[in-house]
Amino acid sequence: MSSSYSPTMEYISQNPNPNYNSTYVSEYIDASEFDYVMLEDASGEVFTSQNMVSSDNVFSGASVEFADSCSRNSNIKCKNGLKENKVETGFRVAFRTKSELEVMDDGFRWRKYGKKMVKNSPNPRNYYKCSSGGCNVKKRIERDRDDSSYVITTYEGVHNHESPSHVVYYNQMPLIIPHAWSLKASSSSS
DNA sequence: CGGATTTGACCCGCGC
DNA sequence: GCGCGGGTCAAATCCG
Repeated sequence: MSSSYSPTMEYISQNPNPNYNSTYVSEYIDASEFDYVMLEDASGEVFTSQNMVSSDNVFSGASVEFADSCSRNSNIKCKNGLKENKVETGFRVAFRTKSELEVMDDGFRWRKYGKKMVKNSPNPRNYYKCSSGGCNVKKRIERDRDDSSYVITTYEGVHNHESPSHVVYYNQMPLIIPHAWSLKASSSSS
């Protein structure tokens, strides 16, 4: 037992947007702000920030095979892991994808509960909560302030249930979503 | 009619 | 203490 997390990240959900193109991370995303930043390349290569140290603000873009990295890297550093009471809800993941649609079906049902204009961006930021009762996972969606053709999605929290539609299928462009938090929730009894 | 969305108000932390 | 920026609430509204 190396750490409190033993995530296996395997979740592929459909992306309904035909214009979807995965991309690389932009420098302005401070990856140290997140517990996990993961992007998928157009070639299918996945870039993660899991082997970053907290002092490293620049995303180094470790190109590792996705499944491989998940199986062998069982200790994901959690920024909020310092506070025990925030461990389960503080897990954050950020994506940046090129998409015209902001709503990407990741298999979960989300209820929008807020919209805010952010200062340095002409685009609003939308706040979503998982619709499932008792599940307080949140996600935040906003457009890249530099290139509004990119959408930044930030997941925060740990699902305490399975995906309502346990779909694991993909069209042409699969979107990879970490599903680790459900594992964490099921084994939280320390 | 019930659940999701909208949207301004409210709240809270932080820097001055 | 106050203002600002960001996050959330909740009442009204919309929509299936």
